Amino acid sequence: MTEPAPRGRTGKTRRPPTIHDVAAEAGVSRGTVSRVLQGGHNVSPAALEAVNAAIRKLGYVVNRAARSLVTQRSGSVAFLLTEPQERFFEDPNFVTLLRGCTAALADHDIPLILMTAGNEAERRRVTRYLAAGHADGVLLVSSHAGNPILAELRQAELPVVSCGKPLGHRGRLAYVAADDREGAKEMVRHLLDTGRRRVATVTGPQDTPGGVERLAGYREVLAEYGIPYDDRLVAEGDYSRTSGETATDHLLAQSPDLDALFVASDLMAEGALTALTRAGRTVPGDVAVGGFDDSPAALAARPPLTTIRQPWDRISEEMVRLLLAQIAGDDPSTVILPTELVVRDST
Amino acid sequence: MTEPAPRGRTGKTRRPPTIHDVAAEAGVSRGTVSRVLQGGHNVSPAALEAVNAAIRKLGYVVNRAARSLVTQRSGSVAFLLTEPQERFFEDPNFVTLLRGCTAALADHDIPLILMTAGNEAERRRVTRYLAAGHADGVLLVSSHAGNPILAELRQAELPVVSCGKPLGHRGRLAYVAADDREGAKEMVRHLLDTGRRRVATVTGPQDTPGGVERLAGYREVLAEYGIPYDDRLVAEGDYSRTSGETATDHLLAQSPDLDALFVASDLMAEGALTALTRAGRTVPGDVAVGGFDDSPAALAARPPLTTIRQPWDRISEEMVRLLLAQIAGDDPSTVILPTELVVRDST
DNA sequence: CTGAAAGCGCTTACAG
DNA sequence: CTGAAAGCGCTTACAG
Repeated sequence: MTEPAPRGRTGKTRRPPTIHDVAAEAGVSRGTVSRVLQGGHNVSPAALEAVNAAIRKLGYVVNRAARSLVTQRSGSVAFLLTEPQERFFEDPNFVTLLRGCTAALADHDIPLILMTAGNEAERRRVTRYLAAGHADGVLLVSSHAGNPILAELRQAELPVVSCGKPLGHRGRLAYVAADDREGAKEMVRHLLDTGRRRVATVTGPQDTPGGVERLAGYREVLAEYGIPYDDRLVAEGDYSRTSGETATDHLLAQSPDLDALFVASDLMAEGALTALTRAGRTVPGDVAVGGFDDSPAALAARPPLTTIRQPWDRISEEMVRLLLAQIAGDDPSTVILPTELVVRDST
Repeated sequence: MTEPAPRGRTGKTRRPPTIHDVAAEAGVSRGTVSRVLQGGHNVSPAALEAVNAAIRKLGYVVNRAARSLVTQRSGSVAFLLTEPQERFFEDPNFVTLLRGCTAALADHDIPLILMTAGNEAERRRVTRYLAAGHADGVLLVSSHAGNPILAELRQAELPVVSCGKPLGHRGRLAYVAADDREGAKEMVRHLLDTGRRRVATVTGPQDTPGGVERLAGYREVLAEYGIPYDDRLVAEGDYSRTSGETATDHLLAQSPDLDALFVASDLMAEGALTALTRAGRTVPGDVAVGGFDDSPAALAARPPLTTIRQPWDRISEEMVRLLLAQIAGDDPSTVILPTELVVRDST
């Protein structure tokens, strides 16, 4: 029952207990302790109990570096932003996603390493880091098509799960996405069903899945309702607030008779609101406005925005689940999650 | 000149080159390679050159796990949020800080591990993780006083740098902060100098440094101008948009004659704008509104907010600099950074 | 300036 | 079910 003497006296900082200390305390070999750590298979109940007691008593925590060295796994996961940082850090969706992924990984006791690769130099560093095996997998946030890092990740044979369908990438890549097209259809139907006739749209960039799919949904519903497609009712934004404002100015000039606006993101919809107000149009009186995302911006907007909710909690959970499965050896797979119409005061 | 054969053939994944491979390629010992990695001291120019060439040729990247095992350093830094996640992830300041710290650490090739400790269970896990030495230091974001994790971190003898002065903590703790008091003074002076007479304030929580200091600045300027302090012109918020709205409602009811409002954060100022508009007051016609932070919210607000800019880029740079210095053995130190008045349309 | 060798704290066949 | 032993890829005194 003697306290194990602190090993070594080099300096004031006492080293944390190792598997060796636990083994001594429990009266077993280090191999047995390790087996307990791995799940307790092939360990007698008595040994298991003794080891667990020793772990508790000593406050033992595994040394991940040592484990990594032998397992050739880092035990961590990277959260990688591949666009210029500004964009993403401004976008509330990104923050929501980061929060969800951090929480989901914490449940598995896996640290999240935050990395950005917005320019060439960053990309090189990130690739080096990841190719060296410093993360076991990558949660990828990259909306624009043709990002070269995808190929590099693939070549490093690193498990990757993308948020949103990666455009312009050949080969199988796991991803999780909301059902952009269905969401857009629901919104446009809602606009039409509440009596609007000239429904315009501000799209996202056409090299992003949200940009393409939400526009496709818009067109499909028009066809459904027998309304001819009119490209003077369509303007493209880049998901920023400002671009929503500019695009709306443009639409208003081109088609002053529009009475509804489907905007492909809440942030852009906020910009649209500004442009509409400046032009003297009331919302929803003169123009109904529907957003997309159900981000905090939707609630903060005046009036609060009718929008399409993306299930961010589930998206992050699924991303983590798919990534861990892939790390464990599963094939890459895809999950599409349903969206939901949230009606507020702007329609 | 023969290509080094890939060692082992277990599976299709070829192991990355090790220091051993580099040594063989360069015709030196592993010790010499390691010395080159450590900065090239005590290495002949010829050997240095040969090793560097071999590293380039093989694409060698150091194995951090192996290095950690011997150096007893993780080589990474934790970014720790100790408040309920929702709050921080909503706050644009937090995101700005996270972005800055990620970038500053990347310059040193140090990965940032994102951790949250919003509840008891999370705190326990984080403490275990950190106490086990899985990060060399902590960038701490915790505004409220009396957070127990501070003591735990201290006990683990982990270098810590806090964002903002930690209230209710005895003992030396490094921190970086904007000059809250001076910033507040500058804003209140600006309000007074532009002709306002009844200046109210919405403060931050009084157990946060920003809450306390910005209120102190407000009072000091009042004294400077010989204006008696009137507590019916003071209401407390919690930095959320909603609380700014509620506090402003309250002030308006209590002191309908107020003609200026100093709000201790931009997010709360947005709420104040909403309340003011609802009450039929124009901004800046009837009431001038000054915010604090110069966050994205300030620009997005209608009208765009006059505010006090916190130098987030420098704050994050300094936090990283102080932390790395502390990890290297320096004593904890403190940096206070100047703020700047940004005049827009709300005053 | 350089190499041989010990050791960091784990995991994992391999015998028993 | 268990222990002894090898080995993961580095760094760092220690001799020379």
